[in-house]
Amino acid sequence: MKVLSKVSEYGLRALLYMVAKRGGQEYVSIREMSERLDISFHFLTKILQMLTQANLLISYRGPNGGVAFKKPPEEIRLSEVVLILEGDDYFDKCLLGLPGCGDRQPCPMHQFWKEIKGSLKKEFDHTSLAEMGQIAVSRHLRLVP
Amino acid sequence: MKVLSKVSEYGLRALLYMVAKRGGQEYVSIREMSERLDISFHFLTKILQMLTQANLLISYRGPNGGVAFKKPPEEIRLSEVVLILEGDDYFDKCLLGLPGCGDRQPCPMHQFWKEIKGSLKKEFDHTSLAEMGQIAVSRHLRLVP
DNA sequence: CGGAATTAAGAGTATTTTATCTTAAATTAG
DNA sequence: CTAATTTAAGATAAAATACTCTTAATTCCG
Ligand code: SF4
Ligand code: SF4
Repeated sequence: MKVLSKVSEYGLRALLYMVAKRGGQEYVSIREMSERLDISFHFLTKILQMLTQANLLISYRGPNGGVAFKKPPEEIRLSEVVLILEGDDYFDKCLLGLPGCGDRQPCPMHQFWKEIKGSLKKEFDHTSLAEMGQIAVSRHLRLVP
Repeated sequence: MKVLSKVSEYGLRALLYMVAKRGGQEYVSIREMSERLDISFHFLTKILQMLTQANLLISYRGPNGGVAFKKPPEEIRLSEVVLILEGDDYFDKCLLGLPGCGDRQPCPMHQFWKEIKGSLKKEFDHTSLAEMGQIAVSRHLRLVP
């Protein structure tokens, strides 16, 4: 049950790294993150570019450049990140992959599926990057030595 | 938010077709299903072979052959099908795709994620193919003319 | 028996996702 | 200004997933 693509996984891990590193208000080098998190530099660059173009981050080139949060990570919701990286229809998919999921004459899964999607969305809407960034990082991303 | 691969989607749609067609106790031709459901014949064949090898279906070759349920669809749980087609670790994945999801020192998503996975599993364990097969088919799979 | 219908199995192809390489543009430090 | 550093962007490559083709095996029916 995988709900996020590599793009989102890597993007989130990088964002969490930034949170863990002095709140991400300073520019953090993409190179550094790619090395510490063991993610392909160019791939990560592209992912963070998406977030930059979506106005979630700002970037700066040249020595000591990198990316930084445009607003504090306390105010960035997980859902915001996921919608950017996975597409706007992320929370609006049919369980069986059929087009045109309607509420009229739904199959028995429909209501339940809608609820599952709803609670995921609710939780994603609820959770800020700041919140996420506490333990995850030190625990799983081999950060903070 | 896509939780099932095409393999599962197609597999389930075929199983639901079988349920809708006289309970799936008779052999149903794979060719017929592939045409009615607009799924590649050979691809569907392979998917149903997986289910046959997993002892969920039995198959019969030759004229009037096809596949049939080995036990009544009332007794087949959605989770059973999904575990066969997606792999046994289906309900045991980390949200961020990190290996070794443990309960000790989890990130703030862990508990929530565990609950989401839990309710999906519970619902999948709960739902039989027979239950699913009512409206879905006529409504979405352009069956029942 | 012999031919037609049908699933089984494996090889081969195409598409999508994931990852890398190359070059360009911006910025800074000296 | 120049050289080093760093992100931006696009082309290319590798891997995974999705799909197709070919051949074989089984069964039915005349
Ligand atoms: S009713 Fe069921 S099959 Fe139809 S679109 Fe909704 S979830 Fe999918
Ligand atoms: S604690 Fe969070 S990041 Fe770590 S394995 Fe569990 S869900 Fe994944």
